[in-house]
Amino acid sequence: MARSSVSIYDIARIAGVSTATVSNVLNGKGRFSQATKELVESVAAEQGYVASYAAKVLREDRSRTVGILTPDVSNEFFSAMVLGAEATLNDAGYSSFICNTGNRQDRAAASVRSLMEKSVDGLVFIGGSRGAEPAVVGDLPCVLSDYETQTLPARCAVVGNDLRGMTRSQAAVLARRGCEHIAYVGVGTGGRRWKTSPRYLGYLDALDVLGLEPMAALESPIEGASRDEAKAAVVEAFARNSSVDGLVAPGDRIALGCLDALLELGVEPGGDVRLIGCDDSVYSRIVTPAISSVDRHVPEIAAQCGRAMLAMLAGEEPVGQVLVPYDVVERETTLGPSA
Amino acid sequence: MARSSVSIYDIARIAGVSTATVSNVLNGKGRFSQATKELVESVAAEQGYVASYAAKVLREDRSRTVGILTPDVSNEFFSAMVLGAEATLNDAGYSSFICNTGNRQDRAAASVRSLMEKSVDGLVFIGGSRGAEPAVVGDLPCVLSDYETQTLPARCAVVGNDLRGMTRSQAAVLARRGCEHIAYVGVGTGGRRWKTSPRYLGYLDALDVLGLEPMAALESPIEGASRDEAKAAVVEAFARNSSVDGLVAPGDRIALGCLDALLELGVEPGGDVRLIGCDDSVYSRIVTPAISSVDRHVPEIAAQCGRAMLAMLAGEEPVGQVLVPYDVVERETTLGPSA
DNA sequence: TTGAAAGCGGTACCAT
DNA sequence: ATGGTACCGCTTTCAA
Repeated sequence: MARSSVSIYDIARIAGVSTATVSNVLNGKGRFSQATKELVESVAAEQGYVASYAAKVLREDRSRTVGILTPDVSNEFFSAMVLGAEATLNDAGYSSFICNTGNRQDRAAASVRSLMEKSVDGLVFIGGSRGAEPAVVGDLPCVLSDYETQTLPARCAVVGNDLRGMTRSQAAVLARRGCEHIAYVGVGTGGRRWKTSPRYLGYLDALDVLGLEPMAALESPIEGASRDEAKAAVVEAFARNSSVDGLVAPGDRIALGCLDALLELGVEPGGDVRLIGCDDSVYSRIVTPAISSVDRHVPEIAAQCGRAMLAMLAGEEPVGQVLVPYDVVERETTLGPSA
Repeated sequence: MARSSVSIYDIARIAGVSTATVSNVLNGKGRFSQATKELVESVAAEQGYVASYAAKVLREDRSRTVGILTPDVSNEFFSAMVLGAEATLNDAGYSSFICNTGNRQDRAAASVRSLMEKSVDGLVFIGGSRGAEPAVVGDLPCVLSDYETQTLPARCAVVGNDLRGMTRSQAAVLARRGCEHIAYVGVGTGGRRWKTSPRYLGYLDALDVLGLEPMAALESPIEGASRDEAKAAVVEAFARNSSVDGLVAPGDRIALGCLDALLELGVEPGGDVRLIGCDDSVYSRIVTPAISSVDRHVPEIAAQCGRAMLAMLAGEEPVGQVLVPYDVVERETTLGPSA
């Protein structure tokens, strides 16, 4: 069912040579005459021969395949990451298995197991869900990006932005534009632990430096549809305390929700209340008013993920940590509507 | 490197049973005592045993894996499709290999080949690129969605919307709102052949029924960044002929480009010129003015793709063609800014 | 330059 | 209930 039934034996038999020779010719290894080469190649083509990867993997104990785990490729940030990492890997002859974990530990664990069964040569973890992977991956090369863990896998590279620095920059921008009551919209970042997250700490850093008082951070316990949550959280927060004049959002979907809230509340984004998101997605550019954001250089992060993996795959030592620069992009929600 | 080195032989030896028994226990097949079961399971767990998929596939000649080919998962329409199809497949115990072809024939062909090497049990083609696959896939079950081909694979289901009907509906909506000079923005749909595409034909259908004259369709030879292309095409078209008062776009990115163009030209979207896109992506909802669009019921298409594949995988006859309904969603660009 | 054969890690048939 | 073993398709020594 799965595979056309013609095997290397068939080719060998029809061509009147041994399987060793067929293998050599088709892989360009070893020595063989030009005549043999042509013969074998023509027979193989004629028969529509497709080599069995399974047999190859079984024999070679390496699959030239890596697993990429991500919460959800329908999220534009993750899909761009996956696409970029995959491209880099592909160029080097590696395929990738993409797994959507839905940000759930059980699915992530199942995926890791399934990937290991498939003899993947490495694992790339992109985004969100943290779990007990290190225990199970053994010495499989791993790349982590935007991934929180307590214990790193044995052979592991970490690539991404300086998250703490990013929120620091976001808050700083708001302050520069005159905000004095800046809140962090801690929605959808993973529940209970977000108050110790690098991003939140960066926010605190900035306020500390600026001599401003941190606002009771806006927060919602639910993960998932972050846009609506964020909206609800902001609306509710303003009902409690309307002195807020700056919002730091850790992602553009959340920022979108903030914008929804501001519009609904009738306050002027970029005027009464300034707002800055993160990821610089298309969304932030096309809404009105356009949302200031942080360009994380996603293509570069993705490529670096791929490269870090390839380096380990080639037997090199893990590169350790790779920091990719980011840029603040100001638009109407910090510059004001006139911009 | 790839796999932890503990094999079924190790488990058998340590547990003091045969490999056959280990296999039976771990797969819940055959007969064995409770004691044996517990023994084997504990040894396996203890040793961190992970079965080799490669060996399994080689032996069973089926991989419980399907290949999903798509132009580009960073496109929100495709990523939603992929995600949905994958989910349905996953629930039934199938993994999927996702391949981004970049809409290029050579990459698609290479991907198909690579997938077949990997003994995938089926192939799902989502979107755009048409090629000579049917010749090479043999009797592998295939699902095609939004995929143009002349010749269908042997075992094949086609699932998606009635494309011709969709553009017909789009044009009809514009006409109902009073448009009399409706143009089809044929950008990025694949170059030379789009004038025979179902979508374009649907547009012609509608104009015919309505007794309107088809406009020289706007067109751009380049594929790719459809938004900017569309903008350029529309701007240029208006320079030539400013009587156009309705635009049918085959996708939201293109619609976005149309909107850009209208705004740049200083004509009022929804007033002077009405516009309707397709796919009902987030974009169409969050821009100002909001773009009317066609909700294609993507989650349902995706699920049907998965189900059609599963049915064939289970040995059933291909379901043939599955048509998924769609809805027109009117927003400001057809209803007018007051809406 | 070519070939014979072992072995990768499972599964399943056939004995016992 | 359990074990022995052939076999899946390929790569890779080692010999010829």
